[in-house]
Amino acid sequence: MKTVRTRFAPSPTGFLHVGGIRTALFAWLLARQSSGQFVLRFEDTDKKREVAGARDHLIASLRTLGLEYDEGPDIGGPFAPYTQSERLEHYQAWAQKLIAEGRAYADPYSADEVQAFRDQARASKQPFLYRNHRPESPPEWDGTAPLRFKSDPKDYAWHDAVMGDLSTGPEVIDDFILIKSDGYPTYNFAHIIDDLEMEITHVMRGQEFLASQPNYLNLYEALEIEPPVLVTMPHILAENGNKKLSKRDGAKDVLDYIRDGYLPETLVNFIASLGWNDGTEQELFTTTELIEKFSLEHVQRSGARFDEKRLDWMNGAKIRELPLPELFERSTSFWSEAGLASDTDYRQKVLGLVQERLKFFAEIPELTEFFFKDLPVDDVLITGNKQLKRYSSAELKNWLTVSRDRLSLSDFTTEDITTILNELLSVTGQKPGVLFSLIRIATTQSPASPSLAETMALLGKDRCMNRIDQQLSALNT
RNA sequence: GGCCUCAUCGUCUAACGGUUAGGACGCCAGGUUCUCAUCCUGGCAAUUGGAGUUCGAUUCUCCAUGAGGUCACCA
Repeated sequence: MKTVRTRFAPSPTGFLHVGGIRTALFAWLLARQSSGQFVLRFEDTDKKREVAGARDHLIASLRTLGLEYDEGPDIGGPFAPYTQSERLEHYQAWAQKLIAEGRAYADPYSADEVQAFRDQARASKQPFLYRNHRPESPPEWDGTAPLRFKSDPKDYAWHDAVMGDLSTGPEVIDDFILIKSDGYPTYNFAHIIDDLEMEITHVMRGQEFLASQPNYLNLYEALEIEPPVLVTMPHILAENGNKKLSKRDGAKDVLDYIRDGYLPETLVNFIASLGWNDGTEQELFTTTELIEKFSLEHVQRSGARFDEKRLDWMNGAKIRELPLPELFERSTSFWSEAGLASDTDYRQKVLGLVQERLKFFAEIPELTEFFFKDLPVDDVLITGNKQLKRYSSAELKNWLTVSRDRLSLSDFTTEDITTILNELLSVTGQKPGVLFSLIRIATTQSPASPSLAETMALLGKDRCMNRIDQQLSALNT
């Protein structure tokens, strides 16, 4: 069997969203699981649509997610160059072959004339077929007019690794453009030549190409080449509505998720699970497991919707699985200024306390603020607390004073604080919901925190006592 | 409009003719002597509709409906 060679072939027209990444991911998984090669190729034949910086951005996106390619525009390879605009002579050569065989001809019409044909078809509610207007004796092609494929309309029945057995009639076959009047090939032509020359074995792409597949089959025949394995992926749908996920509808750049502190392995797992499963009830996969278990047979034929809630859950689950030192290492760029100014060891301990409540790293500053700076006393925390609001300031002050006195004798280990807090419950005769809430608010000025004893132990005695004093004076008024 | 594809809880999905239609996310309720979270337990919730084939259809066939794609000198 031939070595599996897959490719990801984006056009440098913008960032990569989850839909694009999934095509890349599945191609990458297929190559990796069979020790094949994964190729990156830039399809830059439409210079009008090209966006500056898009190439670097695309490369950064793949690298960040760990989708390393074996051959590509920036690293070369045996079939270089991997950028279509640098391969024009290849398309020219194959075009000449088609012309010589009478399978390609110059388009004699102006753009306006073709548009008129199109409008006419549309007006009579017919699909537009250029070949209905195929010129009888087209002029010789001099490169200034578009070069069209002279198709051979017929039935097709073929197999798609995901979509199964497909078939169409001759009415979908048309004389599409091979080379535009600007000298660049169209995608329809260029990708076939490149996939052939680069020895690509599996062509994976989105469902939007399904309708043109019969035309590609017709061209393969004219070129007398064996088509690769065809793999058509369903679309990923936007969160609301049924439209395919697109940049216009607010699809996010995958790097935005990284910037928000989602782990690359979460994105990989999540995107893989959109339209693929291994047939078991497993939900969380390491990337290694994905490579091992991925199979085209288990790819869905229907579109899947992107659900950020599920993404949050998955990322939280993966964050919890990470050993603390690694988690710390990977979250370094997400701390607040005050956090970064603090002692490394202390910061890591703080992270340990919030690890289980973190969904993505961008939440770190908000969740950890009170560990690094003294927040001003906020009366609303008490007046708005359903446990505390019914008590008078005097009562609260009394309990807090008792607590302060007792805590001042503590060595402030977690164990000792726990013991003392429990003692204080009986001393004050209060439920934990009341007393602990009071002490939590006094020591953190936050509505929520990790467990009280651990939080206080980490904050340290001086800080806690000072903060309790501050709260006490605020309760005076 | 022609052609193509798709169709299970709100969402991601399992069940390759026989299950009380399973799991996960989310949501709700309870538990873990405190909040938030974690963890645990329980609950709500689906086979688009109609014919057919079959002893038996989520599963096979046909029709309808709905959704998506495509009909570019864009990919």
